[in-house]
Amino acid sequence: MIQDLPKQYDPHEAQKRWLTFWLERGYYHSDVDPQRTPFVIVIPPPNVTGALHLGHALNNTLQDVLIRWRRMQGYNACWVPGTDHAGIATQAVVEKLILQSEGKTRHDLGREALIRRIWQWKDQYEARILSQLRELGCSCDWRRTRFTLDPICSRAVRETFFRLFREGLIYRGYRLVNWDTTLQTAVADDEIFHETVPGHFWTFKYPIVGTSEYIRFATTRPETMLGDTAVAVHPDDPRYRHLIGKKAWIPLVNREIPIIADAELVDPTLGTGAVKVTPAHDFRDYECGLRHGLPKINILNPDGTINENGGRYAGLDRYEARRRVVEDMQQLGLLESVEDRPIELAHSDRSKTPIEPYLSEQWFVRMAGLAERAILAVQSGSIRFFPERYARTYLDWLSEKRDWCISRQLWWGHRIPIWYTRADERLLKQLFGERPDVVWRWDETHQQWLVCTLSDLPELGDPNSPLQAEQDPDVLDTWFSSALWPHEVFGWPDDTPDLRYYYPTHVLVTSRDIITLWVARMVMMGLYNTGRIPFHHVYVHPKILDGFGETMSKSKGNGVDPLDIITLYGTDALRFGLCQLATETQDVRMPVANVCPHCQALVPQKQEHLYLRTRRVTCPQCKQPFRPGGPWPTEDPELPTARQASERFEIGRNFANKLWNAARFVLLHLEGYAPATISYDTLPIEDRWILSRLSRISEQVTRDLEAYRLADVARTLYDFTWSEFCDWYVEMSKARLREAQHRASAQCLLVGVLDAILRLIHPMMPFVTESLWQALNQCAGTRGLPEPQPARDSVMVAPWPSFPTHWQDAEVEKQMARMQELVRAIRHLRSNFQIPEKADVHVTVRAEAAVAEQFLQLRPFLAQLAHVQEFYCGPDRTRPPQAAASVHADFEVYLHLQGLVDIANETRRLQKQRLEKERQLQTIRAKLANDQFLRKAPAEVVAQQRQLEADLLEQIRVLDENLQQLQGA
RNA sequence: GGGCGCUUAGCUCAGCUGGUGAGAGCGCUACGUUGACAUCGUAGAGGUCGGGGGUUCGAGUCCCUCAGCGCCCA
Repeated sequence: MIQDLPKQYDPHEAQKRWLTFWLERGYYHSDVDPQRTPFVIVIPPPNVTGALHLGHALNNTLQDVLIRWRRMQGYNACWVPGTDHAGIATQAVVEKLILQSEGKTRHDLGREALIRRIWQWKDQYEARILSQLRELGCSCDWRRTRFTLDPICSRAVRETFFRLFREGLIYRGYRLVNWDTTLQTAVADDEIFHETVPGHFWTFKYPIVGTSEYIRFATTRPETMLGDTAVAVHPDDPRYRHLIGKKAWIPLVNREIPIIADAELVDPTLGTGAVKVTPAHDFRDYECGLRHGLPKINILNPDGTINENGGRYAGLDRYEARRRVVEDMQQLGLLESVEDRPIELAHSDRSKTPIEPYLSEQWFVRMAGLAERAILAVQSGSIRFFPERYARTYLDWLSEKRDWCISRQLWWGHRIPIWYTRADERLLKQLFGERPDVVWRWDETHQQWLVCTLSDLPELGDPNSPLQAEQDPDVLDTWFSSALWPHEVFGWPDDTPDLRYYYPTHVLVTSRDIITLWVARMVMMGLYNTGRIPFHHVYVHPKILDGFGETMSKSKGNGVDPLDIITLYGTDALRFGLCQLATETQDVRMPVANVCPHCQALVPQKQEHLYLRTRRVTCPQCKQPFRPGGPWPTEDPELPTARQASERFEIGRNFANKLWNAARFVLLHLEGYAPATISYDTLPIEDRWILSRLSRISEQVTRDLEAYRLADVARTLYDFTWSEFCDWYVEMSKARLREAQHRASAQCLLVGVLDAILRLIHPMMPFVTESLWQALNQCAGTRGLPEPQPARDSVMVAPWPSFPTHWQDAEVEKQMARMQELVRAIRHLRSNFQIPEKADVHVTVRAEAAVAEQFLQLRPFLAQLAHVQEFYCGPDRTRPPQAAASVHADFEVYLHLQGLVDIANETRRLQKQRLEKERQLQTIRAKLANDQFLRKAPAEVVAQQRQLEADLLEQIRVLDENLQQLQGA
């Protein structure tokens, strides 16, 4: 029976229907099956901080394309989904929410209560994220869904920490960190941003001990003078050379500090040429302090007030202390000048307040050995990056081997499994002596034992125990647990069947900003824990920027919600559009538009709309006002807020619709369809052409998928479907479908090629292809090329197409190209003489016998494609009396004009053509006149040019002939 | 400061190992709606491939340099 498809593809109906269908059939699920080869991806777990944005949509679409493709290839495809607890980000979001809505801090709530609230948040957003992934069509194995704080993950984290600690790879030490005084935690480098704020630049001087001299220096943070432990000058600076080794005196804290020579820290051409050194509160000074063995004096409390090291300034807020220090120095006559100056200040991304470099005690992982193995894995080629150049980012970072700070002063996360006790070691031995799951180490600095265990032991938590142990309050860096992701999701540390079968995974798909943070750490920890790499390939895809080249972010208001795109254009359109963006370049611009809530018009977003700077925009189409999209805290009672979108997704929507209608055409012409094996040798040229193209592009697409060139895949499939299958093959089939003797084979070919197209496009556009697959199943359940087969229940599990390579026939493609050239020439002439589309025309073509023979076979198609009624073609044909001409390499075409010809117009046209041929001839002759070219260029290139010259000469001769005849007319 | 990358049509981007005329989508112009599709068709306009220099018989493609932009690391 014939399917009655609507004229337009309705993405939303398809999405609802097939999501359920696929899930019910269990196609997403994978079980261990030694008979089959697995293909495995673990998702880069999205943060539970918030909902997914367009960048996630890109990342996950690409993964799904790969997974669906490999599944169709017959691999046992397994994509493990999950989410990440994102310690600091999530805690910060929830803390902020609680502060705003209830006016309470985390200290008011307490650890237990805060964590409970964060779990609630996590539940909500995890559900949201997973449902977004489902909406995107991601064929994840949902039964394997993990969360990085799950018991299974916690156990892996605990085991890893325990092993590292036992082997001495984890230690505790001091380090300068980015301190957020508001949240009272260290924040990572990537969690800070720099902003220029108005500040001051003070010049002070310190007296030199035992002389009447002073040394002048400048600073933007005078309060740090309280922690100065040296003044540095350049060793070659004649102004100060005599002072090196002498002492300067800090009156504020009555301390003498050395004057040192440091060529790295000091640039003698800047300022006074002398620099105060505060190792505990400045990153560059810290390095300098290490070089010179300077003491590090911490002057801050965690909340940003001055501590006891600040003497009489103790207890003051750092800004108040700054004011007082300046005042006091001025009183002492040691302030020389103040100027206003804009200052680049680091801010915490979490609290938006200025961060302070702060010396604090942290836990570290020793990188040397771990990094070395991870470097080798890439250098040896066991792990490959796509594109290759990103390997360098990875290697450069790892080769620094900087120890990894893993502690975070937070409550949300994996608690550091270390207990402190001052009990006698005999007690530890007595309690745990024989146990393999407990280790302890002496902490010289604090004169205590550090006890690490594999599980929480009652002795450690019991306040009445003689151990009097106390657990470290901090939690682990989120990346510490993410680093275990590829093996922990399969049950490590147990040697599970899953782990043995699915690990190592095949490819990790991510964006470049995460290569050092995460990819490198996964490799290190994967190797450390399992002895094996976590994945073979790392596919690095671009980042999506807005139309102004800025990173999309919620706070800016230029982030597009994938669900908005899905609502507006459909999921397939979103996915196809995203695949198109996945080129090898670094960034992709995506101009954002506001969708007018009144008339749905797309109104381009402007820079002044960002950061909530514009409250009201008038739609240029319907003239009604609305509020542009952005992170507005509340609804506006008067103005509706626009959703955001980008017209770049129209192409995917249109493509889905084109495919839909091509299929609709095929389905409407299946009356009497009977599957049959094609016999290639007897097929007409148009069939051999489409099969040649199909074989070629299938191969191409497969190769590009293997090389992670997804934008190329999208383009190849788009062009083939639209410009070859629809524009030519389907059009040509119309004539054949009307003729009884050709109809059956035309049907088989149409169905067969469509079937292949659906399978090839399915990984990118799963919904529309499934809809059409099912429709095809109803009226052509047995189909395929070259041998019809019963179709599978779903395109998702249909085999990936691959066709005989002998179908690829350059000669056939060339003939077809010539035929297309003829059709275009006729259309061009028609359009030029403004002949109505449906008016029939007569055409004469002169071409050599073989070409003429081919053209004559195609006569029925000329009627279809160019409304040609009478077609005269042969080697001896001549220009008809009244005609428009077009001259080509292999043929001349004449459109009969029966008295309609405008001699002046036609002369102009032909002269223009002649001029163009003449121009081409000139460039070719210039080459052929150059004997360097004749001597050095390859023979076939020279021959090609000679042939071209001859062709052009002939074409010009024909044009001249035509022009002469026009003169005579 | 070190590294990676980008600059091609009004916009967003392709152009792999250098070989005739430079490509796509959107936008623009003209024409066209009973038989797959106006989310469409046909035809067309539009580019000194960021500037300069070099290598080569030949450069959008390779090298150097300058300018602008983005990102990563310090």
